[in-house]
Amino acid sequence: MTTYKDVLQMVRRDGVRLTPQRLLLLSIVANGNGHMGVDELLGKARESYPFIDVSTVYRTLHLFKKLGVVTEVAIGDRLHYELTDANSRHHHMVCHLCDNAYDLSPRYLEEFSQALIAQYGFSPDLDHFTVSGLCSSCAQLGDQED
Amino acid sequence: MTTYKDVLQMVRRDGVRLTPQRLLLLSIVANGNGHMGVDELLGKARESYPFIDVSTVYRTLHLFKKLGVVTEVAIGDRLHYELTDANSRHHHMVCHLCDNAYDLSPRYLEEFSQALIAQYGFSPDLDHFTVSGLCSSCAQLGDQED
DNA sequence: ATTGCTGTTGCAAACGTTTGCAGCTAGCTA
DNA sequence: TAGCTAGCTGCAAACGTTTGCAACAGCAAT
Repeated sequence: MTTYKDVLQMVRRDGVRLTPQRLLLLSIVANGNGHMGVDELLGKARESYPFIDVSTVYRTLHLFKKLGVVTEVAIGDRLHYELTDANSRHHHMVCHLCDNAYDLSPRYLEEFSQALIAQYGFSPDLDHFTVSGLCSSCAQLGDQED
Repeated sequence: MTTYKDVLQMVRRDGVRLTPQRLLLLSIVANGNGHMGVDELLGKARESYPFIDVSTVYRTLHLFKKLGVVTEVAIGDRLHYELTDANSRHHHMVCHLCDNAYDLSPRYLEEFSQALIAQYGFSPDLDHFTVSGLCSSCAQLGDQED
């Protein structure tokens, strides 16, 4: 079980300040289950503090991402955010038809990652790795239509 | 050698029309070397036809992408476009520091792709596959600074 | 060549996201 | 506790991208 208090120490670094807005957003991300979009985050934040601005939400999410507190997931053409959980690390597969996001075990990326480093000297940023494609449900629906 | 005339037959399908704007953009993508951003495309298009609108450029690129004529590459947080070349298929590695894009042979993705299909029934869309990370040049610069 | 249908264009407005700035405040220091 | 300073906020304006719409034009049929 991870509460947002566990990551406060991650935030307060290099003069980064713990403002009420940041604590609020952190608690929303931590207590919501799964990734959330910016509008969703903003809506929930305004339930507690109606004066918060969209720009604060964006800036806070970018900060949290840089600090490793949240992980960014591209869903369709919007970015979603979820609490980074070191105990259940995973990547994402997003279906470009239904926009559902499925967890992907890091296992399948290890070999790929090693090959890139060895062949190209390129270190892939797998913490924010998302692969888009067609999920099995949508593939089945497509088969029926043809 | 691929000229834009080779793909005209790909375009004229399902009532899709060959307008001067589309031919112009196609020639620019085909004659430019490597991927180009929207503003670059728009600028070059306006050299020949100053009245073309940004929205036409976006709509045309989306159409070309759907038809498979161009391939979309995410560079930084902007999308770039290049002519799809069946003879030298490749994916992209984009460095998040210098924003350079490097070609990646499809070879390294085959195994990964097979694993996703077998384990999750998820068919990755590798035609538009881009992995971000840190390139060797930027990694070396980083080492020197520490 | 003319007509008609339908896809496409340019414009303008809307959307989601980013940025500059002046005022505010977290958190250090005494 | 009070004061200072660097970092943060809300606002408003800007940016890049998308969308609705009326006028236009490709192209197939006549």
